[in-house]
Amino acid sequence: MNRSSLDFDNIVGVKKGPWTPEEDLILFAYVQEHGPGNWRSVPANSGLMRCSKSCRLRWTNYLRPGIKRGNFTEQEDKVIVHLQALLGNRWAAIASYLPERTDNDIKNHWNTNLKKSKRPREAEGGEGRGQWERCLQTDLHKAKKALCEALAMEATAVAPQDHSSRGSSTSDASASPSPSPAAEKGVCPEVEWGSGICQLKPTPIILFESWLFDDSLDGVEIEVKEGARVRDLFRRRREEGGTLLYHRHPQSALPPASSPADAAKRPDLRLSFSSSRYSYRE
DNA sequence: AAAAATTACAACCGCCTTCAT
DNA sequence: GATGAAGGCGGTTGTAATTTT
Repeated sequence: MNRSSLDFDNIVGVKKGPWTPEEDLILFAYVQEHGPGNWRSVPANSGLMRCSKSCRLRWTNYLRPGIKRGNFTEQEDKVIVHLQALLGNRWAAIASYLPERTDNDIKNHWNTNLKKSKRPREAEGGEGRGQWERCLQTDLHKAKKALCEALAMEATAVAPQDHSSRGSSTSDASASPSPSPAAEKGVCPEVEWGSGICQLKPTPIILFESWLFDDSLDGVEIEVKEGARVRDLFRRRREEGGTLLYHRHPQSALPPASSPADAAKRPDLRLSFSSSRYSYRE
């Protein structure tokens, strides 16, 4: 057992309860200088009378840059409800889909708002959920793919568009072998493919999430139009320590527009990937 | 206006996993 | 392989703020 940490937590003089602004300043300054991690050394070196766990929690749930506070959007709610049905109470995994929200926030939001609105079938923990959990335990990649498809289907249901039927389900996804890259391209119908470059239309973020799972995108370039949220997502993913890497190409790298109409359609951003994988807690 | 109920959020606790030795 | 340290995670609790009665 972690005897020493327990002892430290019980040392007289280790402060508990709400953090003061002064403590926040000390912790923030310390992490800015030394970076997050090695929390054991934080109380000793910063002068904070807090245990290491408390410091880490305060940083990850409150002080860390990029945390979005306030009301959850309807779309965030949908993502959470869907992922909770798929993954169960794996809040850290769910939080990886909402980089601006902490797992603690999501957990609190679920327990206070979303849990009660859960459909009875889901609340009972249906067979699908059990399949998912088995899937996650046995083959994470299959689970990712099935989850990706589920998210794409959810987004399609939210904003129906004229796409061909995908005809797959979460239940059979785990049983099917990995599809070819061409088949994978169908995962996100909002991406248009052609000669090594795909174009991303203005897309609900949930669809883009499904696209992120497409490992076949290594080395592929995408072009983003009106994708401020998409850009933010990528930036955040990178800042959060993920391994999703992209390179932004200058607009000058694009061939000249052939017409004003063509110019109007030019992407705001061109991205290429050295790896489409990002860290996913396993 | 006051009390009760509800909500939102921060923080703690204990268990589990990972990693170094 | 066993052990301990450290970090991470989910469950739970405490409390302030807000809403309802």
